[in-house]
Amino acid sequence: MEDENPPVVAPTMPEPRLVEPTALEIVRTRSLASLVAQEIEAMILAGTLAAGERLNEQQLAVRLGVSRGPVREAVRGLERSGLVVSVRNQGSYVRSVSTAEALEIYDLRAALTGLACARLAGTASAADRAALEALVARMDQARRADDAPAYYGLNLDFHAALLARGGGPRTRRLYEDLGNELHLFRRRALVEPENMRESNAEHAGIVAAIAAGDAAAARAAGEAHIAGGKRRFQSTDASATHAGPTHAPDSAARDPGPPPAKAPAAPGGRPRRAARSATN
Amino acid sequence: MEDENPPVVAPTMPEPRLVEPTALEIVRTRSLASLVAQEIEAMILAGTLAAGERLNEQQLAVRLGVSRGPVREAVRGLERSGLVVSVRNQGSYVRSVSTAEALEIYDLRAALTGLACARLAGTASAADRAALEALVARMDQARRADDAPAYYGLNLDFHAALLARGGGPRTRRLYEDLGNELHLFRRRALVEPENMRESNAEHAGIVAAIAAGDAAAARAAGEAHIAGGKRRFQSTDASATHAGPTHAPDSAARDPGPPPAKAPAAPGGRPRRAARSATN
DNA sequence: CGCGGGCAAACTGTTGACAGACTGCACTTG
DNA sequence: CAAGTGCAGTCTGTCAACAGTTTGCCCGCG
Repeated sequence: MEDENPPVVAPTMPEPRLVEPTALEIVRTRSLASLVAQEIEAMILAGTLAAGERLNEQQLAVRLGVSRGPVREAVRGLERSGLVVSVRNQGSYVRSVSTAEALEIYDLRAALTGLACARLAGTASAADRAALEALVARMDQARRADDAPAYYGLNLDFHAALLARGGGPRTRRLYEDLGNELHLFRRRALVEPENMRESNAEHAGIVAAIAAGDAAAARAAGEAHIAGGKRRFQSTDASATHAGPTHAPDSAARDPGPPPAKAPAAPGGRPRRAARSATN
Repeated sequence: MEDENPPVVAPTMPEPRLVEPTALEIVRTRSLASLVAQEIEAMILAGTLAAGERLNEQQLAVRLGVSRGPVREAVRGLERSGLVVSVRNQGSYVRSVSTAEALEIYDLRAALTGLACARLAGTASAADRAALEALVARMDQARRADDAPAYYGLNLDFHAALLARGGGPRTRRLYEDLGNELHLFRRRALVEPENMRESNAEHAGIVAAIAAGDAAAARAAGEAHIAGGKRRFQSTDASATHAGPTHAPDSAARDPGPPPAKAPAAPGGRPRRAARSATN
């Protein structure tokens, strides 16, 4: 989704973006299917396509102004990526992540973050440290101003910077994918005022350990930070077992049925062939 | 790929596979595109499609007896999965993993294995311990018999069992994907006689730590084991920087060109439209 | 009144075909 | 003789159409 955001770690340099992605250049470079995939992914992450909702190829095609071919390819890619699940002759559904899986993803992210922090503790340059410290400072500023959205964005930047500088490209992509899956679970921003202070204190601890060159401490701090997020998430998540279709090729026993169960997919009881007229 | 294998941890029970996947049943359940994807993935992993090789949609289509549509969908999925890279109007190439990336994947696998071991140390049942110990015993047996292939397979089973029992389904799938990517690097089996003893000793250490319920020790042992594999891999890998196309949407600067560089793709100087007549 | 069978609609799966783009080669030209 | 240019071939990207299957509804029957 977030392909063209500033270098992810731009706390100091605005990076004027010399190579502006011309529309024509985009068309020449990216395939239509990849564009469609990007668009659908954005829709899913934005909530336009709710979790568990059915993806109608034809509707998506006309909505995006393309044929069904690219849409199918895009959906297939998203399926492999874990954002949607498909069943033959029935359709594709936006994957609904269960609570158990969300917690598992937290563990995965913790491990990845710890890995990046440990590596960063050994290889961090002065610029790296400065960038991270600047982000922490800006987050602290946002916290004082009680600007939750700003803090949220900076938090994302901080973690992205951690992974970008401490991990390789593969690690970074993996982290982003996991983050997307987690976003899928619930839209609600889980950043609350009283959490910001605790969260940023942990951030500072991570940076301090990295600056000290203590790989073990940095790793522990990074993991503890994500674990804290997991704990906060758990505490705010009253709804218990929310078992939806996890991932098609994985579920050993497919008791509840591949689609969002036999029960009606949409909470509103909307019939299958919903006659959505306009854009939404 | 390996959808219908026995429970991954079948060291004792041959598992007669009661639910035999009837061909008709397969056709009814899995989409043609997923079958094609499975087949192409198998080809890539088996080496039939060499790393860096170009994927001709038409040839693949006729070779698999389907049209180009499913092939395209499959390739798109594999692209998202990281096994192939595609450039518009030029084609898809089997991804060639650079040495740096292979090492990074080792780190990732180490983190994942450590995570699974740590969790397993706290939650392992008697059956889990027995299964793991049985696998270690069988590996020791294979080592004594100097049966490298058997050891190799059992080693895979051991690690799969570790992940299956210690991690959730997401973790398991991730580990498998990373393993596939690693397989992509080079075909050569990196299991050598003198390594088997060391390797299995580490296995035994992991199981012992798990049995003792020491999460930290189990995690350290698991990570050290993968790190040892990484080290062994590094020592046997004389070829230095082997920079191929890493991952299309990731590479920040695309200097060397998206395809396997401007230089001839095939080392043998094979012309682009290779006229491979038969099955290969 | 509940239930099973049958029917129709919609959607997905797949295929074939057409247009555009890139590659490589041969030819012309300075 | 080298470099640039034009051309043909092949392949990918995209689209439109056909067939098979599932789903939901309606009607007849017990």
